[in-house]
Amino acid sequence: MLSDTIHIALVEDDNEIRQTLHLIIDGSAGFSCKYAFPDGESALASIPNLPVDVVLMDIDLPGKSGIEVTRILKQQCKNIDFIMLTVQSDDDSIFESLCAGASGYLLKDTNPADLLLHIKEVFDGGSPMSSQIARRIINSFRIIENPLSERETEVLKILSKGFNYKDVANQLFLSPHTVKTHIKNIYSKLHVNNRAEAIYKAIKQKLI
Amino acid sequence: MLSDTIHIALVEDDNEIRQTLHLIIDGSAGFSCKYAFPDGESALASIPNLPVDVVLMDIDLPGKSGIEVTRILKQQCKNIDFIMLTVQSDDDSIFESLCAGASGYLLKDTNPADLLLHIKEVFDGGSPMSSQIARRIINSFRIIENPLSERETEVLKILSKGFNYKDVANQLFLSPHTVKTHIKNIYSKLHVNNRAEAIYKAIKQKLI
DNA sequence: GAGAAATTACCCCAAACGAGTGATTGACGC
DNA sequence: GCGTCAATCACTCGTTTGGGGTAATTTCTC
Repeated sequence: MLSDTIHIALVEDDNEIRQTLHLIIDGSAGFSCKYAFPDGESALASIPNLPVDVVLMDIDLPGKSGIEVTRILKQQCKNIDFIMLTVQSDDDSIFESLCAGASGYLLKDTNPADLLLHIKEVFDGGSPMSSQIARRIINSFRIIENPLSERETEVLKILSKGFNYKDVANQLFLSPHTVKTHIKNIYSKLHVNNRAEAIYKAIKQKLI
Repeated sequence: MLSDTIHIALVEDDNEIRQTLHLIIDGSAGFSCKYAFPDGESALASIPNLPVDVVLMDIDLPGKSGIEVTRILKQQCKNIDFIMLTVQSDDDSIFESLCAGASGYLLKDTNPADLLLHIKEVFDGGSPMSSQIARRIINSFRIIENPLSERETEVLKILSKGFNYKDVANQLFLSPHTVKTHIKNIYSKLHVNNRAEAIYKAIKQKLI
């Protein structure tokens, strides 16, 4: 932000943990921790106006969960990195957190040296994570079953770009009648009966 | 597959590298490497019928790229893990590979011990990766800007489920004319001129 | 080599859609 | 208090779409 010091804010409801983290971080060279919040509401109110680089956010907050708070804050503060704090490596909530905009996570029993290292790594644009979590994430990219033929997929892709079936026919060197047949088959295979839903389903299932 | 040995196949056009990898892997306890292909086409033809757990795939193959080959094979062979081989850590192609279905990647100058460790880790369901790549991936989850108003988003969501505007009007207790106006505004904000493209864009930009 | 699936092609018709134009109301900001 | 913008409602017109059929050819699969 200003110097080469990383400015950190804490959001953690447990007093002891919050104070411990505060002491560790603020007492380390290159790190500064001037802000700490016991709940999501106060964090939401203040953090957008603070000169902060990284926020350490407890996942299990009273009231709004840390995930929700992260989702809201990240939208306003795109330059802040969020690191989730969690007692155990719970794949589901970590995965959700990352989707909500977090850049990393830390187990609460991480030793101070690793903690600082981890924060630095996130600040430098990384997202250290266990290979199990990484797999979860890349799995969410995957394709399910594709009931559509190659030709049908091709047609649907062009349709999704906003072309009508005459355009599709021209692009694929087909008769518009053929394109219509393909579209009808696509609808029947996807169990939909119009273009909008077909495209919606196809994208959600990563068919196109 | 059968025992606790990990069965590996190689796809790599460089003879020297292919043979070196073959020797290293097949000569190590717990690893078996009985199949090696110099190009994507032969790999595509054979791998679906082979008892293989992990495929090491060169990214830069002659003809079909390793990414394309991976995309095709992964769809047929969901149980096989793919690890991409690359000379340097090129974020873009690694990212694409992971989207195509790869579970990890390896730099070609990785030392033998790390190589085997990495393969084992992928086989055990992990996806070790640098924190830079991990960040790239989770960034692709993010939301961009939302130019749509709440009402418009609401309308678009319903449209994407396949409803026509009369249905939308009923569901939102509006006149169909109003819905039409909203839709027109949505098109103009998204710079599209039909439903298909609107939904496509909205999903790609995570607006709905 | 039989059967299934994919691809191609055509017809009719009613319903839905997109484009154009216009108007009124109520919030919000300066 | 004036402009802007979101939200609401209204009408017309020509085009596109989706549903109903039918059917030939090629390609894949068993």
